[in-house]
Amino acid sequence: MPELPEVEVTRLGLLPVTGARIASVTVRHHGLRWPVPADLAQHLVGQHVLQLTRRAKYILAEIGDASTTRGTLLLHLGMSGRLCLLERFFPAEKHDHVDIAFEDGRVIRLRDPRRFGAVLWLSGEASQHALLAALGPEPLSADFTGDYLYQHMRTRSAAIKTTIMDGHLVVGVGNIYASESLFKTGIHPETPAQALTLAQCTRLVADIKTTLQAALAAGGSSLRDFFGADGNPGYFQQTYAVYGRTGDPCLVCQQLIQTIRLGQRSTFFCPRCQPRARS
DNA sequence: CCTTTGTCCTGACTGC
DNA sequence: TGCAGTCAGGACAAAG
Repeated sequence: MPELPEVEVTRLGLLPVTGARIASVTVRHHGLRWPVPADLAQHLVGQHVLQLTRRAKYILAEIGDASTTRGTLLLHLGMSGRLCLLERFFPAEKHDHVDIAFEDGRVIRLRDPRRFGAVLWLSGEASQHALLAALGPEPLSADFTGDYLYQHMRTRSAAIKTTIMDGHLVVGVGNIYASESLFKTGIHPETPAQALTLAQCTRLVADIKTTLQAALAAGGSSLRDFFGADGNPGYFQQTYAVYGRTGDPCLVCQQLIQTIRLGQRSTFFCPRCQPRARS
């Protein structure tokens, strides 16, 4: 389940292909979240990877030659996707849907059993594409502040947990880190967003940043393990304070962790550390 | 049958 | 009244 830190570490793992020239593209299964463009190879073959960036959970590869940008390859891992950087070609296995092979023999391979990932070609300015244009600020950027969150919470009656997962407000806070951040701040996940004080918003923003940054640091430091010798990324060996710990004692107060469903998503919290706001 | 993921879409509702 | 913002729920795909 790649969240923002895993996506960013995946991007770091792919960075060595920057500048490399694409020799061939193989699409074994076009049926991802959206159809993989039939003419993908025409756009990519013979071109270079100019730059690898990330916006929200999208990995963006700027494609072109020395003088011109031709467009952007957009990659999303969905819920089960992995991008491997193989040093040489290996036979594809069951859920290996897309290969991008380079002239030096390396291969970027997308494996995605549940096929909810995406491979798209964006011509023109990538940031103007419909998928990217309406996104909120990056959670780790200076634009994401307590003031910003507070201002946008004032009109919202929905639960704070579903609200901070809204990509139009702030990107990259998925189900796991939403629960983890709210635990850290000590806010009950069902608290109406508009009930948060400025002080609470300021602390929540700080806790979202430190939670994501800690995961990023853990993943970055284990990049070699995350991207194994075969170029195969594993999952972070992350331990969470509340996520997935239903019925286990809270690490702070020993109270048993509870689960509720919020917006059709499992939500974990400590009833003592995250008391329901009294009205 | 249940669950899991992030994102989009629809239709209904709210408040300025 | 009109409209943008908001919200709840469903859809998607596949597998354990």
